[in-house]
Amino acid sequence: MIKEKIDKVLCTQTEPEPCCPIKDIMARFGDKWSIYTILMLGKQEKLRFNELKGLIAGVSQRMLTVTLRSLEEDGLVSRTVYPEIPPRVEYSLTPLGQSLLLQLLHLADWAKLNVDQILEARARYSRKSV
Amino acid sequence: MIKEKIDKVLCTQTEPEPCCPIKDIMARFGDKWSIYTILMLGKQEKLRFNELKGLIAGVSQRMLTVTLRSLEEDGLVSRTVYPEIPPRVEYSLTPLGQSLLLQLLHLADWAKLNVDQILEARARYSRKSV
DNA sequence: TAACTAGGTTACTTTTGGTAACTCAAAATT
DNA sequence: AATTTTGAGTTACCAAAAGTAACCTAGTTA
Repeated sequence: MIKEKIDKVLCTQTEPEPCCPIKDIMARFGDKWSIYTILMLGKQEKLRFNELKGLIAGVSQRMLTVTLRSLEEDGLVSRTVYPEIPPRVEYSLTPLGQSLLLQLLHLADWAKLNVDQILEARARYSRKSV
Repeated sequence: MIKEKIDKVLCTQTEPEPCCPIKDIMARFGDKWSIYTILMLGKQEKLRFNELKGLIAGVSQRMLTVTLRSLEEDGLVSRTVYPEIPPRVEYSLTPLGQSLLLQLLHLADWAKLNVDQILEARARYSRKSV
């Protein structure tokens, strides 16, 4: 049953603290660029900073840096600096990051499958509130 | 192959605009409370506002309202108001929301399975940068 | 000598999220 | 009769996160 599955996977406020680290991990997805960055890193074994920036439409240099550092911190992305001038830095998914990528692809599949329904719902909603 | 799958599911900056709505849908997950709210709504067919607030540790009244409205807008959550005093409002997942829940559970499973690895990676990272 | 390069960082502004107080109208309490 | 309580919010105000633009580095090229 789904309800039990949810209970197994997460924990609720009923427990005091230090509650569940899952919530903490799930917060990884609660930012603007992490998911998309991981999906793009799935496209090639290695990507340089500016290649990645080109693939992720709309991301700023600063936010890409911030996002990549925090993914690196969580062990999802590895960062290799070549001490050259101008610098060369290559990013790639770790095995852990690759395993996450598979899950995120399911999510992206779902989005593609249901995009029309969602856009319709949005249109209905905006008509209703006029 | 995974690389082709990513290309099929998303589109990149190379195309000018109106690019892909998937990116727009995926942005649904790029906020702080949506994923967690949907997971909690999976625990019961119907949940009242304050029940939900009790299940989602740390969410403020305002952010829960904002989050629920935007999920309603996307057709993932339905909202039923009973015209009583004091008011009673019940929230539940739509079929679309339920289908999304299944994907999010995979994500939560992944988080649970890998939480130790991630915490270790974080510890390594913080030692490195000392 | 100046401009270019890749991968950033810094300072500043805007947007998003958090906190606390307030609202509404009827029923329950004093 | 006046006050408090109730659930589901809203409003005003403040803090944190994200966006923008300018700057940095040091070797190579024009």
